[in-house]
Amino acid sequence: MPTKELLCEENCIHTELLAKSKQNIPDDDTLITLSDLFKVLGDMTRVKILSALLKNELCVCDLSEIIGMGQSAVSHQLRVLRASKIVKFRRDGKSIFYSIDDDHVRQLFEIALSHIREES
Amino acid sequence: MPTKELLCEENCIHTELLAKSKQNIPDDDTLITLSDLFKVLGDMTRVKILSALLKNELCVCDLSEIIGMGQSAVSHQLRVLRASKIVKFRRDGKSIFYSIDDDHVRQLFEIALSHIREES
DNA sequence: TAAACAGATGAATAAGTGTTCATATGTTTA
DNA sequence: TAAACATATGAACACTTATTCATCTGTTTA
Repeated sequence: MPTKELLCEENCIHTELLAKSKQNIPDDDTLITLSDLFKVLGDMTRVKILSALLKNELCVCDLSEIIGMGQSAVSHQLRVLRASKIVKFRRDGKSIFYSIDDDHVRQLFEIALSHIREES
Repeated sequence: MPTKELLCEENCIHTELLAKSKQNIPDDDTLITLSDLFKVLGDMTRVKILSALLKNELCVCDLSEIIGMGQSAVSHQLRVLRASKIVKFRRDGKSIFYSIDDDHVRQLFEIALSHIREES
């Protein structure tokens, strides 16, 4: 049985490496915004919606059909994507057309796909 | 009160747009792997760990210190990062050093940061 | 070899998230 | 203006996920 705390002691810390790394860490606000953005992309339904929208704009009803999910579910997810400024929308008659509001999304998808494909 | 189902009728579907978009959607396996990758990046603790590791390798104890969390929590998160092939590790004496196993991570971070900064 | 230590891991709990159902909003058209 | 329609939204529920605690594994060193 251990006689001391199980927490890391100071003797295991590599001070120089640690100092360098510490400089590289963004402030908490940035970290939160960054992880929130990835969180939004980290859902299959939303990835599917975005994949569809990368080609051209679509209305909620189209999206509902294309991803095989109820209108409400799609609408809820579009709300999340809207909040992250990833998609924008315009009204045309009764329909509301959604489209990608940011070319970064395309780039993120491409790089992520590269990562996936490199693994055996 | 409506006399019919509330589900989208076929008349609201934009057939041509839909057909084009459908081609652009990857198969389900790819969609799952893609969203899983983003899901791994969609957590502040893991983003913090990766930010630190982008500079140089660090042991679990260093990471625990740098992100201000217990050793167990860090270890659990490293497990997730390992599973996604995002980090690798090597043993050196009693310490285990973790480092980034994929330059795509750096690119993903940079693009995501661009997206964030463009918004007012 | 026994103690000390770095790290991993299972179980438990608390917090977060996605889908569905029911209903509300706002536009169009008869 | 009333019905029909496209979309939005609140509440509820099931499911997932992150952290903590306790314990275990494996390496080093005295």
